[in-house]
Amino acid sequence: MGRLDGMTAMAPARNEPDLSFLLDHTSHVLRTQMSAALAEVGLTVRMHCVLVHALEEERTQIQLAELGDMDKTTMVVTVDALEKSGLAERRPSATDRRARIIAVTEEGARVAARSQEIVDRVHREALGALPKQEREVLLRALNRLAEGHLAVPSADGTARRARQQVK
Amino acid sequence: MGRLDGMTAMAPARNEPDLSFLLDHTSHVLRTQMSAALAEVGLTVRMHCVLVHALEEERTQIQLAELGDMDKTTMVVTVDALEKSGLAERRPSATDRRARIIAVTEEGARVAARSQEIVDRVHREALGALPKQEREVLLRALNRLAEGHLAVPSADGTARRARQQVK
DNA sequence: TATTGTTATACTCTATAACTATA
DNA sequence: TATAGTTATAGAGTATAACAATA
Repeated sequence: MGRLDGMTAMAPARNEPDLSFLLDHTSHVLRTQMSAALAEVGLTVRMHCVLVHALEEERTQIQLAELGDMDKTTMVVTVDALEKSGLAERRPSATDRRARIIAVTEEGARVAARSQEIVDRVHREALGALPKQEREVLLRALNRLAEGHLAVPSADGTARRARQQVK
Repeated sequence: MGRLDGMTAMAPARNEPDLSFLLDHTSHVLRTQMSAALAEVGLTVRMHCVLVHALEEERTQIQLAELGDMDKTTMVVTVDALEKSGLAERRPSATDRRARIIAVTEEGARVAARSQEIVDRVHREALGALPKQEREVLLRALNRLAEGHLAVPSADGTARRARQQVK
């Protein structure tokens, strides 16, 4: 699952708070824990995300892709995996014959209930390592950042070069 | 610079604190801001990381790779870039003729001073969006997590399959 | 025999392009 | 003309393997 790559110690040996390292490290490690925990029920993070959103209401692949911040081509692969596992099915939309509704199977609903418990448990275990008051302030502060100064990604430095024509 | 991919709303619509989303989102956005800011002085995050560590004392590529949590092959590419920009040079180690010391040039030291200011500024701007007390608790809590429950990555679910023989 | 640094390359991931079928 | 979903594939990133020089 890769490395942190350079974010380790952006502010080394100077006793400056290294927010980059802290956020990258904790999110990276939490993600490995989440992936490992969800693997126990045969899900990836993406599959869990799609299952849960598809259970809420009738949604098309594009709608699910937007909710999970995935590309529509990534969604194809994810739905393929869910279908192969028998957890969801593609059904034609009643109102738009181009679109497919992702219908969660009974088995899919059972797995989703378990996977949601797993997600909550992993989060609880992480937060449980903190004093209650510290935990609440942490969540409030992260929410404030996520909604404010760290709401939207900066213009993409890694912008792709103009793509070569395929044919 | 990619997406968050499924981490968006691990705990949707349930008013559960979604630590995965918060950490992934904030670290992702901060990273885009950092990359964009460092691009102003022609550096990547990795180049900055290597420069700063190489300035502290005489270090070989392998030592710098470990400090920055990079693969040694990634370090080759990073040092190539630093050399091409005239910011660092490979020098033979006096004690081990296999190893190369990464020596920062004068220009490299100037750039590193500026890039460190940029890193600190980006961090200050992010943290500045928070009330002072909240900021301090956030850093304390993240440190506690990074040193405790979220210290080391979980066994890698994405383990590579056995590699095919090359020749 | 082990390690440093290098090159070459295989693997994974993601996104772009192009296509089909609808709208 | 535009959009939903699909397929194919380009491109970037990263890690593995093999190698030369040296320990």
